[in-house]
Amino acid sequence: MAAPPGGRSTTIYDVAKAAGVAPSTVSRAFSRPGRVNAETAERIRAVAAELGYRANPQARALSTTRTSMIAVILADVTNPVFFEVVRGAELAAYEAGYTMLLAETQESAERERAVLERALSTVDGIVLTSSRMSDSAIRQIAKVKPVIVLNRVVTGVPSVVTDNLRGMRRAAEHLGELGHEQVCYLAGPEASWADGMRWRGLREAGMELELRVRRVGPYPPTVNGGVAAAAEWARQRTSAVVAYNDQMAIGFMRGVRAMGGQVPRDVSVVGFDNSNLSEIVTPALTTVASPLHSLGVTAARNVLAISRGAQSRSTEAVVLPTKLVVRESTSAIEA
Amino acid sequence: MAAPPGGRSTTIYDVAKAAGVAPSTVSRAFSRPGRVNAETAERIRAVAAELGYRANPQARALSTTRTSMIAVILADVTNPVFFEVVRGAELAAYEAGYTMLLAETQESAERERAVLERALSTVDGIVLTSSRMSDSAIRQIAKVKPVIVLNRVVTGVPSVVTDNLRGMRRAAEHLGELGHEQVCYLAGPEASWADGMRWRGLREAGMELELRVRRVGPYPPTVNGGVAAAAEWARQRTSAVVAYNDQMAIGFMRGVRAMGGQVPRDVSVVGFDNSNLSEIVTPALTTVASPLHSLGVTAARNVLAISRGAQSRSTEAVVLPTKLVVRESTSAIEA
DNA sequence: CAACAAGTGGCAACCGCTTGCCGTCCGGGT
DNA sequence: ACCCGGACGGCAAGCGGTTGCCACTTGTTG
Repeated sequence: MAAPPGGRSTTIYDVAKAAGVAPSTVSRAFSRPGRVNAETAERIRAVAAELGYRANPQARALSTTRTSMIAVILADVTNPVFFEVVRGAELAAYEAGYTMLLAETQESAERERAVLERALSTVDGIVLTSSRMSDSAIRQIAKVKPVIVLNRVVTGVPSVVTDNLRGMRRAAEHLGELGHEQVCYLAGPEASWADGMRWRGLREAGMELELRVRRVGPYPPTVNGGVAAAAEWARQRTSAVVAYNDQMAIGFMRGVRAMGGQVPRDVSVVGFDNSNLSEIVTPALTTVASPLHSLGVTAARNVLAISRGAQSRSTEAVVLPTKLVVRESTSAIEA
Repeated sequence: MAAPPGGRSTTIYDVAKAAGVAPSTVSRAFSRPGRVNAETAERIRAVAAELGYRANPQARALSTTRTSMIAVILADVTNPVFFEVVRGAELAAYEAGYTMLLAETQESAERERAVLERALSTVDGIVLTSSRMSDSAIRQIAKVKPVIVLNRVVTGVPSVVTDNLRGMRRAAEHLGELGHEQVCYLAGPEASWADGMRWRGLREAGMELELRVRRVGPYPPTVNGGVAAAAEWARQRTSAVVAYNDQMAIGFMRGVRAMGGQVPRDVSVVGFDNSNLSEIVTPALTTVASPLHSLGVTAARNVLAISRGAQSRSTEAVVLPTKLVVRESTSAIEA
């Protein structure tokens, strides 16, 4: 490839000169298929390749105000729940010719602001996976840029969520079938929309299925949170436990073991999410699988759709189905 | 904040007009501290805040050719080894006022090309965490943009790597101290630079410590790879095993258990990386901890330093120390 | 007291690409 | 032969900052 004059990289001007056409024609040859004569376009493309021309995204963005990037904001990169979400979002972005910008907020509202501030004018859309911000703050942002919230419902802002209700119902049914008559819910962060839904789902299913349901917590949605929950649970045991998420379930099992108990012999435990940890742990965790990957894909696709002007976007939440994955941490109650 | 005239967002021109100064002054007020009178600057900042002015990164990038973004390219977002790396990189980027762009290559060389192609002109620097590309291809890229390679050495391109040699030596010493006299290495991907170093480290340490060392593999660096390795290992058992990474070690343990064996009673196993899985699994995995977080931080910082013109950047690899984390998967050999 | 330097602010030319508008050329309809 | 519309290419005005250079003030200095 010919050396671009100066040290700069090749621009449409260089290509234009080399191909003997106007810069505008080069531009159109790339971004307006059909607008320019096929042969001319072909020649331009050839020259461009020859010169190693690569469009400058900044320049393009400057005039079109579209950057071909979306941002995914999450609280904690190391939280296994997000891996598949991120992967899904990246995949969808990639397929649409977009690039994904990833920012972590470290659970800090201030950092979330800072990060958003920085990304806002850089991207065409934003996926908020675990925002600490208030509904109104989110609505504010959504006014400026397309936003999709994940696993949370903010009126007026499109979102995609897990079907927590059905998921919990399945968990309850499963336990019911195994003969359990009481179940304890290990609550996650109170402020979390998902926690609210999950608890509600379990309680409602419990009513119908004649399962006595109680609740301990809230605890942090971590392994340690689960350990702590185990201690509280121990004061008034139930034969089955459903945790807010897998991490807590794992912590709970650890706690039970530390107290000399055994899962599932002494207590059946069900997690939520089906993160990569759930099958690694011993005993392998029975859990309600969140559609993590689809969550990511759908969120990314929708945010792109909006940014491309899908005005018809309903502001309704898209709810994605869960699936119960039965492993070793649950068993029938001793007769 | 006042509505920006038209639907557009506020620009320096709007601010300039409102503050009664020239656009250039507004620009300098923000990017050339000291260049403009303190009071004027203050007034401008006030007006800007009032109007909700936010600099357009694209426009800035267009003239400065600096985008304040770095790209981190990795093969697999769901590989726990990368979590801390990504987090470290993001942290370093954030602190430096940069934004991180994350792209996954799905282990596909073609996608890696595509992704790089796309990111190349968008970022100020690139961190390559697990490139499939050839050394020369990487050198090629490094000529165009600052690049840091992680856990691989490419002559002429700065890199930051784990001290595999010392790490393996520590693993060997640990096993030696426990009375083991033979150890089997479960090899990871042959093409991997890290695998080569780890194997070499173990072999060399074995020589010195009078440990008989053998090797099975290569296997994919996954849980399943580890399971497969267990089968091969079983044909000629050793009292201890060191795996290329944690995932394989976990798979190996699973394989052993499936064959009716027990860890560490029947065989001690040591992993590598200290990923988040290693303490979740049962028995908790003894492993050589890679400096995952520092790897990410250092890589990001260095790539930024280069992009800021640290010409003195030695092309020597920065090697970061490991640490042996002893858990439950290793034990003294029965006398 | 003139000459000069430092401190400030404005002007205008980019950075590279997009796009509305216009002119030319050409084939076809009448 | 004349007119008209479509296809195609060029012109030039942005998009929103940055920055070299110049001009004007002031304070300083010989």
